Amino acid sequence: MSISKTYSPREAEDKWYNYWMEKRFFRSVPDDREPYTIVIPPPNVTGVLHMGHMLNNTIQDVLIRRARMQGKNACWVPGTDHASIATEAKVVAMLRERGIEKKDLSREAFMEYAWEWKEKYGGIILEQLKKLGASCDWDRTKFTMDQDLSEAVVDTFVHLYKKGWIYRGIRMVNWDPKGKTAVSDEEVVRKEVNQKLYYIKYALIDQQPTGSHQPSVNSYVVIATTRPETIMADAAVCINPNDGRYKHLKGKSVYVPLINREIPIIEDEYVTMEFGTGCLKVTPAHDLNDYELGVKHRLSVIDILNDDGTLNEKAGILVGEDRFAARKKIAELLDLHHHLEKVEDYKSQVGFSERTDAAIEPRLSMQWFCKMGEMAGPALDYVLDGEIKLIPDKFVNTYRHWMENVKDWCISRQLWWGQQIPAWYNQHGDWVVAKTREEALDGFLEKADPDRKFSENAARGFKAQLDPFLKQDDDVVDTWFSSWLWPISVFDTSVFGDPANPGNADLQYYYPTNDLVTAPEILFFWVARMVMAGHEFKGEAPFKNVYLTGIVRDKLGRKMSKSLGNSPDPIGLIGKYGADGVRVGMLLCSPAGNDLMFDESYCEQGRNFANKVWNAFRLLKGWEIDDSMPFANAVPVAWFGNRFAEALEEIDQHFDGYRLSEALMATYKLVWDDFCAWYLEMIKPAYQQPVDRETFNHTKAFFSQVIRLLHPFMPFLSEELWHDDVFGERAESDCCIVAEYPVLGHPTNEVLLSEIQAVKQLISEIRNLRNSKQLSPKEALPLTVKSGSDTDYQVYKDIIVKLANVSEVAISEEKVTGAASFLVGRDEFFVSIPTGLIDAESERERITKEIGYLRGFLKSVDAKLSNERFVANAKPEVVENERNKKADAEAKIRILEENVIRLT
RNA sequence: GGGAGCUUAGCUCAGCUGGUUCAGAGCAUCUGCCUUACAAGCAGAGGGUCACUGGUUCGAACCCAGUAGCUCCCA
Repeated sequence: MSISKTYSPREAEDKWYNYWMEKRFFRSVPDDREPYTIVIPPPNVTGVLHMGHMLNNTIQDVLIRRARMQGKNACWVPGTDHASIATEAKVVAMLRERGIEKKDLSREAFMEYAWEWKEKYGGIILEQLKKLGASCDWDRTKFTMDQDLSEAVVDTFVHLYKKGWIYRGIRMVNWDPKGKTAVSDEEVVRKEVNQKLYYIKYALIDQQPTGSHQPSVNSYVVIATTRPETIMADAAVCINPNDGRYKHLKGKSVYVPLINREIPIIEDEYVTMEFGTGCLKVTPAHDLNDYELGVKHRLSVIDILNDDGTLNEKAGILVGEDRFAARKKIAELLDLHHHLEKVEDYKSQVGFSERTDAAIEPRLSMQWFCKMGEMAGPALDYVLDGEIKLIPDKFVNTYRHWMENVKDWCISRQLWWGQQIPAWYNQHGDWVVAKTREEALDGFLEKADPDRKFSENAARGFKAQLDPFLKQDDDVVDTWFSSWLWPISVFDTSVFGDPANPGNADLQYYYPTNDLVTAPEILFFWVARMVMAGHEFKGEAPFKNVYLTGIVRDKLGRKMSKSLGNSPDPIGLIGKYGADGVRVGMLLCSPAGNDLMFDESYCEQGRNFANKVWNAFRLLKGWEIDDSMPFANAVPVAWFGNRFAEALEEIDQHFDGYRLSEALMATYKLVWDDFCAWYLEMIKPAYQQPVDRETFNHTKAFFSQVIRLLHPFMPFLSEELWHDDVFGERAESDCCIVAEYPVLGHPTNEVLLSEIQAVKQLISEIRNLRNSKQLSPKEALPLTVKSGSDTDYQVYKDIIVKLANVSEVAISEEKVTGAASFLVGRDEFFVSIPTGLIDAESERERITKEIGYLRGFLKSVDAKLSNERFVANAKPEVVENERNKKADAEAKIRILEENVIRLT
C-alpha cells in the first residue's frame, strides 16, 4: 500500500481534532496526579483570531501538550472576556444600522440586544483556536459575564469597599467622548500629532487706579496654546516667579479674550519658561496639570464641555459646537478681534482611545476608584522574591517600577455592557454599597439607625418608603475588574464573598496555576492585578511563571494591524500551510520576550518540515522485512539511541528555560539531520532490498520516539502517523496526545558519539572531493586510513562504504602516493582518484594554507603557555586544554608538512 | 524629560559563569544533482571589523565607561 507523496494536513486536522474531543483527552478533573494548569488570557469575545493570538496560543498548547504527555494532569482553561467598551461599541453600531439609538432604549432592552449580539458573533475566536489545535478543556469554557463570574465581581467590589479600598471621587479622568466613558491610562494610546500652537493675546487690566501709573510696555500678555477652544474655561494665567520678563505682571489680572472674563495672574515654578512665551493659561477642568495647579492655587473649575465633546453653555460662545470645530472657529474669531498674534506648527503627543480612536479629553468626573497602595506591596514581593518568575526576567525592572509608582485604578465605566456597580443611591444622592437591592435597603436602614433603635415596624416602614427612590449606579466596572479574578474565578467564585473559604475541589487542586502566557503590554493592568487579587483572595500568587511573548510584527518591523493591512489571515495561513506548519512557523521566529518579525516563509519552512517527517515515514513504511537476515545495523542503532538521548537533554533544558524556539530548533535538527539525513541513510537498504527484522524494529521504535517529541509542536502530523498500521493495531485511546513523552536518559556512549562525528566529517570530505573533482557519485572509490588516533575505522566500514560510496576501507601504516588526502582530527585519509585529477600545484597551495593557519594557531597557543601569568592565573583545566591544543596542532602540522614534501 | 532594552552573516536569532584560530544555527544565496522516502528534496560551497571609541585583563562578542543608531515603557 502506498501513501501520498506529500503530507496533506486538512483531513488529518479535522479527523484528529474531533477524535481527541470525542475521547475527551482535553478534559481534566482533579485526581491524584500532579496538576499542570494554564488559564488562557481571555480574548475579547467580539474578536477574531490575529497573529498575536496565534503565537500566544501556540505556546500555551505546546506547553500543555508536553505536560500532558509527561503524565501530568494538564488543564488548559479557555474563555473570553466581555470587553465592555469594544462590545458596546459594536452593539451600538448594530442598533444604529437597525435605526435604533441607544439613548432610546432602556438598560434592560439594550442588554437584551447585547446578549443577542454576543450569542451570535461572540466566541468565533474560540472556534478558530480549535483549528490551531488548541487542546483546551472546552467543558470549562468561561465568559467574564457568566452569572457566577459576574457575582464574583460584585462580591469583590463589596469586599474591597468594606476594606476601604474602593472609594468614589472627583478626578481628572481620560474621557472618551465617542464612547462617552472614562478609560484607564492603559487604554490611552499616545500618538504624535501635527498641531498648531496659537499665540493669543490676553489684555492686561491695570488694577492700580490713578496715581501710580506703571509704564506698561505691553498692554497684553501672550499665551501659547494648542487648545484655543478652552480659553473660556480659563481660571488663571500662570507665570514662573523666576521669570524676569514678567515681573511687571505680578498681582495683576487679564481678560479672557472674546468673553472678557477677568482672571488672575498667578505664579508657579511649574511653568517652563522656555516653552511658548513662558506664560501659561490655566484651565483646571480640561487639563490634568492645570487641574493640579488649580487645586494648589484654589482656582475655580469651569467645565465647558459636554460628555460628547461639544461645548456647553458655560462656554458662553459657540455652545453646541464640537471641540474641534470650535477650535477652528475660535481661532478665526480671535484673529478677527486681533487677539491672535501668530500661529505656529507644532508636534505633540495626544492621547487617543484604544477602543474608539477618539482624542481623549481630560475631564473631571465622579468615578469609582480602587486603591492600589496596599495591594501593590505584596504583589511586588512575589516577583522580587522569585515566587513568580517573569520570563524573560528583564521585565522584573519594569514591573517593579510600575508597582512602586502605582496610581489608583479608575474602575467605573459609563457603559451598560458589564457588571453594574453595586452602589445604591437614595433620593438625596447618599449611597451604600451592597450586593443586592435588599441589602442596600438594609444598608440605608443601618445608616439611619446605627444603634438599631427602630422597631421592626418602623424599620419596615423606612425601607418601604425608601424603596421607590432607591436607584443603582448606572455605571459598570472596568472589564479588567473581572479579568483580574480570572485564575480563581474560572474554578470557583465562592471565595470572593468569603476569602476565608478554602474553595471547591477544583480551586484547591488547580490553584495556583503553573504558567501564564501573555503579552508584555498587559503586564501591569492584567498580570499585576491578577497577582493582587490572588494574594487578596487566596493568599497565594495565581501562577508560578509568566511567559511574556513578543509583538508580532511584519518583516519590515511594523506592528501587525488591521489598518495597515499587513497581517495575514491566520485561518488562511492554516489552510495554506497546515496547522502544524503554522505552529512551527510561529515558533521558529519567536525568541522569548522579543518581538518577532513574522514572515510567511517561516510557515513554509514548517510545512516543509512536516513533509520531511511524512516522507521519512513513507520510507520506513515501504520496507520489506526479511526475518532470515541477521541484524546488520548495530552501530547506527547504537549511535542514534545515544544521539537521541543527547538531543533530548538539550531540548529539555530549552523547555526548562522557556526557550521554545530553541527547543523546536533542536528537535528540528535532530529529526532532519540526525534521523533523516544520517541515521536513515545509514540503515537504508539498497533499492528493493529488504531490511532485517531487528533494524526495522529499532527504527520503528525510534520513529515512535521522534513522533512523541514532535507532538507538542506538530500535534496533527504526529497523531496521524501514530495511528499508521506500521505500528500495528492501536487501542481506541492509544493516541500520541497521551503517549508518554520521551524520558530523559543520558547518552551512555560518548566515544561512539564523537567517533561518528569524525566519520560524518570523513564522509563529507569524500563527498566534497567528488564534488570539486566532478567525480560521479556512482563511481566507488578506494579509501585508505592512516590512523593517528584510537578510532578503529573498520567498525564504521559499512557506514562509510554506504554513505561515501567507497569500494574499500583499507588500513595502512603508510601514506598512499598519488592519492587525494585530507585530515580528520589526527587521522589521515587517502582516496585514490585518477592521477590526472590531482593538481599538485593547487594541492600544495591548499596544504600550505592550512599549515599557515595551524602555525598561527600554534603560535597563539604557545604565546599563552609561555606567558607565566597565564599559567599562573588560568584555571588548570584551561591550561591543560591549551597543552592538548598545542600537541594536536603540532601533530597536524607534521603530517601536512610531510605531505607537501611528497607533492614535489 | 525619566526608565528599560537592543545593535553578531543578506534575513531571523544563539553565543550560559571572559579561555580552542570562536565567531555559530536556521532560512536565503551560489554550485552540482529528477541518486524511486522526500525538488516542499539530495550533496557540497561561499558569506561576519561581533555598531563605534577607549579601558580592565595573561586573554574580551562576552566585563566597565563613553559615543552613535534603533525599540519599548512612563511622563
